[in-house]
Amino acid sequence: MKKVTILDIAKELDITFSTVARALNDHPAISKNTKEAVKATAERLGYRKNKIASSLRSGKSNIIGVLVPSLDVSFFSSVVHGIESVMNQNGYSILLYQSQESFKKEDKGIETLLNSRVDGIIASVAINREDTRTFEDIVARNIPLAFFDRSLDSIQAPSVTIDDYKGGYMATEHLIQAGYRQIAHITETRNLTIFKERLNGYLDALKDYNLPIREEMIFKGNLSLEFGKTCVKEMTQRKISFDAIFTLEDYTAMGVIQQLKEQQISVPDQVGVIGFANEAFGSLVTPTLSTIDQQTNRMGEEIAKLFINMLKQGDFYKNSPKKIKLEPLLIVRESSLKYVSSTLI
Amino acid sequence: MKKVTILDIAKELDITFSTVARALNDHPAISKNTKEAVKATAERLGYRKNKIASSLRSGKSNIIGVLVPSLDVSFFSSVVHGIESVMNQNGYSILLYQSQESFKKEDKGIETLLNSRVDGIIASVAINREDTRTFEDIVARNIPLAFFDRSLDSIQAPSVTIDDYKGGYMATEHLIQAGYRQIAHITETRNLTIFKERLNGYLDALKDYNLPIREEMIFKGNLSLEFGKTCVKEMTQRKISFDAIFTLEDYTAMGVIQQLKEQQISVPDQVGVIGFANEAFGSLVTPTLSTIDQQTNRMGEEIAKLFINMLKQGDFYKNSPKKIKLEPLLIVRESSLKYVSSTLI
DNA sequence: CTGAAAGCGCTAACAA
DNA sequence: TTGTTAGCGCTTTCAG
Repeated sequence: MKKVTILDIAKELDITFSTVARALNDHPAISKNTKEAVKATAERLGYRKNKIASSLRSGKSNIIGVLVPSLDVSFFSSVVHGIESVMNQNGYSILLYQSQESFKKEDKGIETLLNSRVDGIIASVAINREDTRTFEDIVARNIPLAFFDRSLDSIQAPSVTIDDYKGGYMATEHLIQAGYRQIAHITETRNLTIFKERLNGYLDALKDYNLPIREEMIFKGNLSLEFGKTCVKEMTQRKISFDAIFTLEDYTAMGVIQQLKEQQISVPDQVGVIGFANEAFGSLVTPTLSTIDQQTNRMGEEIAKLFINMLKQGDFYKNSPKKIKLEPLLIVRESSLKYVSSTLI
Repeated sequence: MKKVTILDIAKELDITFSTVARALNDHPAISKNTKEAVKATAERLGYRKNKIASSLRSGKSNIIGVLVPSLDVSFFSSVVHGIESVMNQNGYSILLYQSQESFKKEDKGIETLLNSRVDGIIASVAINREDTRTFEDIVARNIPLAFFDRSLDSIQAPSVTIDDYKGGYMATEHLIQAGYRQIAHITETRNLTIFKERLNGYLDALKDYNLPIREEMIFKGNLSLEFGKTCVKEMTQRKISFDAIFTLEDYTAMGVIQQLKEQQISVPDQVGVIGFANEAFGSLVTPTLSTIDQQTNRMGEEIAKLFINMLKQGDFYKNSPKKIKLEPLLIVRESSLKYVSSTLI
C-alpha cells in the first residue's frame, strides 16, 4: 500500500490539489459537491493527512511537550493522565519526556521538545535543578510554558500547584485538634519549594496554637519509607517524647507506622500519624492512613485548560502569569483519630 | 528572537546551507574546520534543528506512538515509564495516547498517530475491542506494531506479555501447597485473554492436584474492590465452604480481605488470599498481600528493545513475529501463609 | 467557487 | 571537500 497524497485525490477527480486540500479542511468557499466527492475518494484511497507536512507549512504542530520527573510515581502519572485527556479533547497530542529527576536529562528533554517544534511545554521540574537557563530560553523564544506542582519562581510562567503551605498547616492543625501536642515533622534534605511550604505550614500551625517548636523534632532526610522508620527509632533512642508525626508524604508515614507497630506503640492511641499525597494504599492499610489529597487528576485538567487558553493568546508572556493554587483536601482516617479510634476498632 | 535556520548560519559563514546541514550532521566529507565553525555559529545564533522539516524530508520522525488504556492504572504507567526510558536512550520520543478503555477512542488514537507519521506503534488494547480492522491497517501499511500485555491474537505482530496461565497456576498451586483445599477464584465478566488465561491456570492447578472444580466457587464480575466483598458475602450467604481465594488482581483481593475481617474470619488462618499484579499497597497492608508480580518495568524495557530491533529491519512482517512471555513471579506474603502466620503475628 | 504558484526547512543525489 | 538542485506534502496568498 503506497502512500496517498492530496495529489492522488486531485488526479482521480481531475481537479487541482489545492482544491482537494481546501475540501479536506472544510474551507467555506468549496461547494458541497466537491467536498463530498473529495472526501469520498479520500476514504476510498485510504488517504491520511500528513501532519508533518502541514506542521512544517503552518508552523503549528498541535503537539504539546510534557516533561515530568517519572511516570513511575503515581502522582505524576495521574496528572499526565489528566493532561492527556483534556488535551486530546482539544485536538492536541502529547509528546512525553521523563527527566528521571535529573536536570541534565531535563535540559536534553527541553531541547528535544523544542526541536520537535511542540506548540508548548508543560513541565514539573526535576528535584535537583539549580540554574534556570533552559527554562528561560523557552520563554525567550515566546513558546508557551506552564508548570504544575513543582514550578520555578524566577520564571514568569503560569502554574497550577496545590497550596502546600496550607496543606502542611491543615495536617498539623488537624493533629492538634485531635488532641496531639508533641508533633514531629519529617521533611526533605533537598531544597524543594513544595516541601519547604509544607514545613512552613507545620511551623505556623504550631505557633498559632501556642505549641513550642522543637528543632530536634524536625527531621530532614530522603523521601522514603525507610527514613520514616529511622526517625521513629531515633526519637526513641534519644528519648524525645512525641505523640504525633506529620510526614511530607505517605510512604514515609507508612515507615513511621511500621516502626511504631514494631515497637508496640499503638497508632493512633499513643501516636497519631498523618501523611501527604493520598496514595492509593492509604485507605487499605491498617490503621487507614490520614493524609492530604492533592487533587492530582484535577491538577492535570486545570493545567491543560489553562494551557489551552494560553495557546489562544498571541504574545504569551505579556500579561502577568496566572498562578492557580488548588486547595489541599484533608482526608481524615484512622491513623490520626486518637479518641474515636478505640470505638472504631 | 526569530527562528534561525541553516540558511542563516550559511550566510554568516559565507558557505552554502547544504554544507551547513552536513556539518551539523557530522557528515564524514566535511573538514574539521568548517564543522567547528558551523557548530560554533549555530550555538551562537541559538540554532535548533527543525525536526519537522527533517522528518518530512527523510520520512522518519523518530517518534513512536504509545497507545494505552489509561495512565491512571499503575500497571500501564509503569510500563510506559520503562518504554520511554529505553526509547529515549535510543533517540526516540514518545507520542502518548490513552484509549480510556474505549475501542472508538483507540481507533481515533491510531488514526492520529498514523497521521503524525510515527515510526511505529506500541499498544495495549482496550478492554472492549471487538473488530481488529484498525490494527490490521497498521500492519497493511507496513508500519511497525507491537503489543504488550493485552495483544490481539489475529494480528501477526510481536508482543511482550506475561504468562498469565502460568501466573494463575502458580498462585493456585501456592495456595494448595500452603494447605488450602477449597479455593475460590474471582475473575472478569469481560472476555479478555489475560483473565481467561489466569482462570485456566487456576483450573489446571486444581486438576493436577486432584481437587474438585466447583462452578459455584468461580465468580465473574467487574474488576473492583467492591466485587471482592460481594463474593465473600455471597459465599457466606449461600453457605459455600471455602478456605482460600485467588483473585484476578490485587484490589479485588483487598475487598476480599476487608470483608473477611468484617466477618471476623481470620486471614490467613481460616482463609488464605492471593491477588495478582503486585500493586504498591500489597506490602503495606495488614496482613501483607501475597500476589503475582508482572514485572512491569521489565515489560516496558523488553517491548522497547524488541521494538527497536524491529525498526532496524526492512520488511517488518516478513518473519513470524517474536512473542516474548515473561515469567510471572510469585510473591509470598502473609495473606497466604496458613501455618507460619501465627508465629509471624 | 477553483486554479496557480510559492515556500515551510531540511535531506540527499549528483556535480564539480 | 563543497556547491547545486530537487523535492518531501502540505497551507495559503493572489488570481481568475
